[in-house]
Amino acid sequence: MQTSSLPFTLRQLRYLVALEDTRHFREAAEACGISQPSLSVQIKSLEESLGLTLVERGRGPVRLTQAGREICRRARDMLDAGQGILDLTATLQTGLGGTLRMGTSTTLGPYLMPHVVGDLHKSHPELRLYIREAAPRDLLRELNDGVHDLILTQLPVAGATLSVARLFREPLGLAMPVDHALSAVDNVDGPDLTGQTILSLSPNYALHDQISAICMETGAHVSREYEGTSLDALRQMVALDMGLTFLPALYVRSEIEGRANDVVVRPFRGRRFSRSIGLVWRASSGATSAFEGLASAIRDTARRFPELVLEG
Amino acid sequence: MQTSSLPFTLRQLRYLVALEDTRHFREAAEACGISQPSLSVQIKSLEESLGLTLVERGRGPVRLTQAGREICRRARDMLDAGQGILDLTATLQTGLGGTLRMGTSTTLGPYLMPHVVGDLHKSHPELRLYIREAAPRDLLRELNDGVHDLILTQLPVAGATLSVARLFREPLGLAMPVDHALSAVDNVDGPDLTGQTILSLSPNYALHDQISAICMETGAHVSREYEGTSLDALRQMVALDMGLTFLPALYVRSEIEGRANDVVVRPFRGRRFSRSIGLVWRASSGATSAFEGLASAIRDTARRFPELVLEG
DNA sequence: TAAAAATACTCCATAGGTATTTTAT
DNA sequence: ATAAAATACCTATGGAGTATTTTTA
Repeated sequence: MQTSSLPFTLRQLRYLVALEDTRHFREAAEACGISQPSLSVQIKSLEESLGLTLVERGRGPVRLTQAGREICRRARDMLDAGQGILDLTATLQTGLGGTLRMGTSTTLGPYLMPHVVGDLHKSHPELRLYIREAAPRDLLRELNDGVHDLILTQLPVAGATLSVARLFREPLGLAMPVDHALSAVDNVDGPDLTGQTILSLSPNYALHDQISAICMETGAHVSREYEGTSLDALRQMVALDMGLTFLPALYVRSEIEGRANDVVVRPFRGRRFSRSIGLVWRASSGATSAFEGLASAIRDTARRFPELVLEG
Repeated sequence: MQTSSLPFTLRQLRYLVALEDTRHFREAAEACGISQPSLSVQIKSLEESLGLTLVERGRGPVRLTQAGREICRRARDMLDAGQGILDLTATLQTGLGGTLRMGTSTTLGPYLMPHVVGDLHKSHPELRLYIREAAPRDLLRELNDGVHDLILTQLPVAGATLSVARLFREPLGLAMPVDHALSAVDNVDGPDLTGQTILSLSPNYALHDQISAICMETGAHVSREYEGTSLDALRQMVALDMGLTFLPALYVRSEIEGRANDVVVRPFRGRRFSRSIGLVWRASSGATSAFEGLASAIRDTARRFPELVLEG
C-alpha cells in the first residue's frame, strides 16, 4: 500500500546516474541534454530532499560519496525497471504480451486450448494465458465482473457492451450406444430423431438450449430424468443406454476417436446442427487489436481440424 | 548505460497504482491528496505517453485493462524500490549502513579487523565492510584516488584535505631469538639496544621510519641486508638469528602468544616506542559523522585489548 | 437521469536556460 | 590563475485547482 509520494523524481535519479558515469557535472549535463547549472540544481535538490551528501565536490573528476554510491546503485535499478515498463509497452502495443486471463467453456476449452497454447507459445512467446474453465452462463457474468479479460464461448451472447470475434462453427454429432439402430446410418437427418430420448447438459450451458431447440423441431424429447454437468458424463450415460445426445466435434476428436469405444457418433447434415464459437470481451477493454490477434491465432490452430468451419 | 529520459513520472505511476487499489478516480484522487480532474489528466497523460489504454472507463468501479495491470505491477515494483531508497536514506543519515570500502595497513588490519568485524555485525547489521590491505604509503595514494572511503593506518598522515580520527596507541615490543641475552630483561629500555642489529620493513611502511628513528636514538643500527615485506617475514628472520626487530602488540597477541614460540617479545618502556593508529578519510567525503561512528566502534573493540592505549 | 469521469481554464511551482560569481587546487 | 561547479535570476512547461460539460449504464 504505497500511497505516499516520494521526495525525488526519476529525472533526478537519472542525473545522479549520469554524474556517476561521467564524473563531471558538465559532462553529465551534456549527456542528459541540459545545462550544467540545471544539473547542479537538481543534484543539490536531490541531496537536500534525502538529507545526504551524495557527491564529493572538488577540482577534477567528482566522486560519489559512499551514500551516493548506494543510492545510485538503487537508482539504476529503478531506471532499469522504468525501461522495462517501456519495453513491455512496445510488446503490449504491437501484439500479444503479458498475461491474459481467459475464460473458456468446459465443453470446448479442454479440447481446443491445449492445441492453441502450443501454437501460441511459438508465435507469441511473450504471451501467457491464464485459462479458467466455467459454464457459459457463469463465464458471461464473470466477464462482466472483470474476472476474465476475454472468454471463449458459444455464440450468440447478449449485451451491447460486448465485442465478439467469431471463430468457427463446430458440428454436433449424435452419440448413441454401439448397438443402436441409427448407428447403421451414415448421415443422420432430423426426422431420424423422432421419438428418441435425448440427454442434455444443465441449463447453465448454451448447449442445453440448442439441444432443446433441435429436439422440439425433430420430435425427439429431452430427458428430464438427468442432466449432465460434463460431456464425459453425457457420454457415459449414453453408453449406459439412458438415451442419445449431441457431442461437439472437438470433444469427439479428443475423447472418443481412437479412445473411448463405448459410444458411436454419427454426423449430422446441415448447419443447424452445429454450434458457433467465438471470443468475447468487454468493448470498453480497449485491447481490440490484441484480442483480434488472438482470434486470428485461434483460427490458425482451428484450421488443423477439418471438421471445423472457419468464420469471422 | 541508461541516459535516455523516461516518458512518464513516478507521480503518474503512483496515481495508476492508487487507481487500481481504489477502483475509482475520485477515491484514488483523494488517496493521493489531489482533485479528481488532476488525477484524470495525469492518467490520461500516462496513457498517451505509453500509447496504451490502461483503464476501462465506465459507470461504477473502474478496471485496469490487461495492459494496465501489467504496467501497474511493474509500477508497484518501481515505487517499492523508491521506498527502498528512502529507507536506505534513513540508515545512511543516522548511522552506518551500506557498503564501506576500507583500506587497512597489512601490519595492523589482519590482527585487529577480524575482531572489529565481528562486533560491528552485531551493533550495525546494515553495514558491510569491504576491506582491502595495502602498505600505508599505497593506502594514502589509493585513498586520494577514491579507491577507499577511509583507511585504517598509522599516524600521522600528511594532507590538509584529510580528516583523522585517532583510535589508539599500539606499543611496539622488541622481538629476539629465544636464547638472546636480552630475553632475561623484563622491561627493555633504550640503552639496551646499543650495538644491536635491527631488522625493518620496506620504506613503504610507516613502521620503517619509526624503527629507523628509534635505532638512531638508541645507537642500534638498521640492517641493510634485508627488508621484510610482512611481519611474519620479520619474525622468521629474527628466529634465524639475523637480528632483532620491533613488532606491534596486536601482531604479538595474534601470532606469537600461545602460537609461535620461535621468538621472544619483550615490552618497552615509554610512549615513544609505540605507534599511533587512526582512521583517515577525505575531508570532502561528507560522511564525517558516520566515520566517527565507525571510529567509536573500533575503539570499543580495542578496549578488549589492555595493551592498547585509547585516544581520540 | 444521476453518478462519475472528462474537459476548459487559470494559477503557480518548478525545471531549465543564460549570465555571473564562487570555489578549490 | 584557472577550470569547474554554485548561485542568481528569468522563462516556460506542466501539474493542480475550480467550474463545467460529457458520458454511460
